[in-house]
Order: sequence, then structure tokens, then C-alpha cells
Amino acid sequence: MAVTRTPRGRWVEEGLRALAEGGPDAVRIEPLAQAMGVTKGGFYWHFTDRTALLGEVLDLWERANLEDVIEAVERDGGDARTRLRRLFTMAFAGTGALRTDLAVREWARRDPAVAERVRRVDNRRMGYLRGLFGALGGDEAEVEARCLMALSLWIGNHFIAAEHPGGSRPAVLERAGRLLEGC
Amino acid sequence: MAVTRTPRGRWVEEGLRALAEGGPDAVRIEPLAQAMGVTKGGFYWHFTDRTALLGEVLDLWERANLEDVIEAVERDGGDARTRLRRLFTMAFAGTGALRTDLAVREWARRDPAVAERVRRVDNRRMGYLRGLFGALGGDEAEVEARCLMALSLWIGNHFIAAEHPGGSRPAVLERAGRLLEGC
DNA sequence: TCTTTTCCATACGGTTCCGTATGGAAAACG
DNA sequence: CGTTTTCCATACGGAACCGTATGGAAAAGA
Repeated sequence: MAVTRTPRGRWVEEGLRALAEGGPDAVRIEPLAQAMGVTKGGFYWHFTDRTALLGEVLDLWERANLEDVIEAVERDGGDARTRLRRLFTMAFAGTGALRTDLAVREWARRDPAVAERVRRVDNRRMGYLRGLFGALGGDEAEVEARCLMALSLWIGNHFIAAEHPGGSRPAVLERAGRLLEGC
Repeated sequence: MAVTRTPRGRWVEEGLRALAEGGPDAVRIEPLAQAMGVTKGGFYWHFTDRTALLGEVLDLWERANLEDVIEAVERDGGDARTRLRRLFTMAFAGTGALRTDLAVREWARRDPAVAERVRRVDNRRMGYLRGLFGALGGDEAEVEARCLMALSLWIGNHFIAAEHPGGSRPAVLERAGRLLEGC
């Protein structure tokens, strides 16, 4: 049953791609359909309206971001410092997922329902970071400060366009990571 | 000469406000006119088209952000640590200017011309931070890493929605500021 | 006061997108 | 092979907004 030539999931995936590229305002039904080589005829069979699609796009983002990275880091084990460095490497390597992340965050600033989802994802990430930084020592407040700085660095890295006279951005990030661990 | 009942500058200011609230896609002529109690009739006397307005909105943002904060920090003097703390206090106090800043940054991700402006502003800010952190000691790479973390913290703070079990966000920011100075 | 400049209202055509309606093609099923 | 379900094309009405044209009001200057 159900061959779904252009299945429900395709619309959601394409919506996520459009969101990453141009923000929520760029998630429009007719351009999406054109990009997939169909018309919007089938869209309104799968979804009630545009809002429903945006909701499912956010569902997809939230599910992908709640567990994926954490699972990948935990898979290979090691002590806290090892896992922290692995997390840093992974976080500053890929650029694809982050584009979506930033678009969602900007969206969250003007939509409370989206903000709530971002809050859930951030709390999950902060909780994980707390465990790693907590194992490195320091009092509770210091651990919390390091977690916030780590998460900020991840986000800020892709929002900040400055150049670095002494070295490359990856080198600066590497050094920043060491500072977050060490001091 | 020129009474300008709804002067050119009014349109730019209102455009900046709309940009801060809803991003570049929210800067539309007709809604802007309605918000000011006029029609779009006068707009096309001042500007050639919507793009021209967006350009001037960015000019206003860039001019305001290149010098304003730095001047305010420098005005009262003090050593590097004093000025750094003053900068932190000011940066994490006001929320108005930042909303615009974030909207512009998100915009920059999909418009090279906007990205170029953000790069200029970021380089100016990083340069100023470099001077302050450089006076606190540490080798060049470490100073650069601290500057990037400081700027990231400023941006990340308003993009991150997580809660902090141990204390309030301002308390965590305060601690993070100390960590950036100290270690 | 008369003219010029400055600004605005109104009306218009064009574009893009939304959501609905309807018929038909294409696969799945019996 | 016929029926049912699933998916899509097309056409339509409506809304929002762009940019243009044009006439007029209101202030400035002479």
C-alpha cells in the first residue's frame, strides 16, 4: 500500500533544505513543488496547509538534533576529556546541520512555539556538556559558565565573519577548545 | 528648505525596526507606510525601490555599530581590565541593538553584500577586543581565542534558550566573563 | 500672493503565493 | 481486469505587495 511517488517525507526534507537556505519565509509551497518537479496539487493531499509543513519540518530538526551528535560522541567511549575533544572536532567540522540550526534560532526569536523547541534542544545539549565539563573539575558555577561558552562558541563561530591575523579560524577554535578544558 | 513631513530618515528608522523584529523579509514598503500613518506614495519619491531602502538600513546599522559601543567604553578610561568589565556590563545589558544585530547576521548568511558589512563590523570589534585582552597577557594565539570566545558569548547569549539549574543567566555570564579574563 | 518645491493619496497593472475544487492518471488490490 | 486508493495537474479566486503614473495639497521661497 502506498507508493507515494512524492511522499510526505519528501516535502518535509525539501522544506528543511529551504529553511536552511533562506529561513522560514523561504519555505513556500509552490517553489518547493517546482524544485521537486511537481505541482502543489499533491501537497494539499498530504498536509492541511503551510503551517502543518513548517511544524513537521521543526519536528524533523528537533528529533535529529536531540540525539544524533550525542550518540555519535558516546559511541566510541573514552574519558570525559577524550569525548569532549571528539565533540569539538565533530561540531566544528560539518557545516550542513548548522545552517538549519541558525535559521531555526533566528526563527525562534519571533515565534514562541519555535522558541520552546529550541529551549528543549539547548537544555539537552547543555545537560550533556555539563556531564563532560563536570568531570574535568571546578565548582558548579564554573562548569555552567564553560558549558555556555562552549555552546556559544559553536554558534558564534558561524555568525562571526572576522579574520584572524595570527592564524586560521580552525587554529583559533582549537586554542579556544583547550582554554575551555584547561583553565 | 525641506520640511519633510515624513523624511527619508523616518523610512530608514522604521525599516531598521522592522528588520529587527522580523528579518529582512519583514521590511516591506506598504506595511511600513501603514505603520507610519501614510501611504507608500511618498516612499518612491525618496527611494528608487525597496533594495535602496534595505541598503540604507544597513548603512545605519553599520555606522551605529562601528563606533558607538567602543566610544562609550573608552570615554571613562581605566585600565584594560576595567574597560573590559565595563564592556561586558554594557554588552549584556541592552537587548534592543542586539535584535537588529542578529537579524543582520542571519541575513548575511544568504547575501554576500551583507556578509561583507558584517565582516567589517566584526573585524572592528575583534580589533578592539584584541587590544583589551592583549593587555591582560598571554601569547597572541591565546588572546585571539579569548576574543573569539567573548564575541561568541555575546551572540550566543541571545540565541541560546537553555536554563541554568545552579543560577541565573546573568550570574553565569558574570562567571564566564571572569573566566575569559583570568585563565 | 504667486510660484516652486516637496511630499502624499489614489488608482492601476503585474507578480507571487495561498488554499480550494475537480478530474484524471497510476499504482495496489481483489 | 475491474475497483479502490493514492497522488498529481490544472484552473480558479483571493490576498499581499511591488513599482508606476498622476493629480493635488502643503510648505518654502520670492
